[in-house]
Amino acid sequence: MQKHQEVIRERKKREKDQRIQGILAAAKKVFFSKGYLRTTMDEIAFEAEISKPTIYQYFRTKDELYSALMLPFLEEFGSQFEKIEKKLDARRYTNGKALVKDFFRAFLKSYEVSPDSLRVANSFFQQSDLINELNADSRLTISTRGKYDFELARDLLEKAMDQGLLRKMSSYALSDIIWGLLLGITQVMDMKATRLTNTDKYLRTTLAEAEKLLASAIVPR
Amino acid sequence: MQKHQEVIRERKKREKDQRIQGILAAAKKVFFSKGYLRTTMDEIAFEAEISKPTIYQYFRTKDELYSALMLPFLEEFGSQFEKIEKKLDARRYTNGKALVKDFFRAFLKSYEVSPDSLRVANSFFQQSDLINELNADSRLTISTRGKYDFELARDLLEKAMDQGLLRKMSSYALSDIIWGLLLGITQVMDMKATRLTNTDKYLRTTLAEAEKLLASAIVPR
DNA sequence: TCATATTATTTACTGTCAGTAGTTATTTTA
DNA sequence: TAAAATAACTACTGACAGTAAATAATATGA
Repeated sequence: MQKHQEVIRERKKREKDQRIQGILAAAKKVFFSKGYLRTTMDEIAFEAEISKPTIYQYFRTKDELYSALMLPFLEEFGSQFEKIEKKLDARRYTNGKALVKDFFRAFLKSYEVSPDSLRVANSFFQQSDLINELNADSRLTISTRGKYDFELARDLLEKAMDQGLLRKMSSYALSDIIWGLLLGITQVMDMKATRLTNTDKYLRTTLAEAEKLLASAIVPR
Repeated sequence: MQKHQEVIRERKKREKDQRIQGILAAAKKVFFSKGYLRTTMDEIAFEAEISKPTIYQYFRTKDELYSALMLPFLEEFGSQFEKIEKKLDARRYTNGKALVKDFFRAFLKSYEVSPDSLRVANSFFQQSDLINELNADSRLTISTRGKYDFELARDLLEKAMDQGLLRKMSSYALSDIIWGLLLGITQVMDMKATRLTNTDKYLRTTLAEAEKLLASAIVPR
């Protein structure tokens, strides 16, 4: 029976996905509470209620597991950008300020969807070792996805310049500046987080200020 | 004989310093060529031509040794800022653009003094794994120094606003934005570093562009 | 429905490395 | 020149990432 096998294969896939999700959830919990270095694979296994080698069936290394956690953020980010691009293609922006606003909003929204993913991403970039220690595959996944977001953003900016919404300049440089600004600010906030009580609100107002500054610099008068 | 002992004590201190410098030099070489995770204390010891326990006589942990490497960067940064502050106090800035330029130059110069130190600093500024694993003493040293630089920068901006060199706005927000921008951009560059050949030059031009943008946004017309 | 094949999971291990205990060598003191 | 103090070393321990080999669970097919 052809169909029966297929059904079983699908159920197996579902179960496999569930296992993976379970591992990811456990990993997230432990990594996020203890940090990368202090987290042991044994503890993640304990939290996921499975044995350690089972984790290794699904993730080749500790780093690969760690890096898998930041994919949701990158994906959310990409889909936000795709929306902006559509709006841009439909010529629905009448001025650059609105575009800049959407850009920042996209970032903030992705941050809201999974704030810890961003933090994971941050510590990832900061511990520049980690990315280098990844095996080729997962580095490719991460960097492919990251690259896609990166290029989408740059593409967006270029289009906006063509439409006269933004001042003409190197889209590469501008894109790097904006990314740097966004990532950097969240990091500075994180670093203050121990001292500060209402980080989230402060992040928001600082980002709003940054948005204003950026708009005043890149929107033609 | 009082004086004789003193001379000997001084020579001992010198020798101790030399040993420490030797360890630091070896550590720098290995850490920066292999990254934190891939570096072993045995290898540092080998490079420093001593045994491993000797390192532990001077540095309590691997992290403490690692963190000691970033102090020069923080200090260089601070001293650059102090120069700017003196210039500001002497009313030697005629416009905000020159101040912004000096600000960026200070950053770039510190980066040049020890580019890898900045990367180290990045991971420490934030409450990363590493800083939590430090013993209390060295954590205090690092974070005190970092905080000092931070506050000096904010102070600088405030003074500049008072002198009408910069537009009036929250010096806290602006300081966070600028730090975020600088740290973020270097990180974005790091991320690209694997793909890019001439990172250093690209960092420079991107920072120059960021400087222009920032100046046009915060210098009153 | 039972033997066989396949896949998932586990127990029990290995190798590496940060950090240390206890010993030996070197220098200072008196 | 013997005793005290300091500095460095050899040889270890414990923790942990990752794995080999065994076992359990599930699917297949007569």
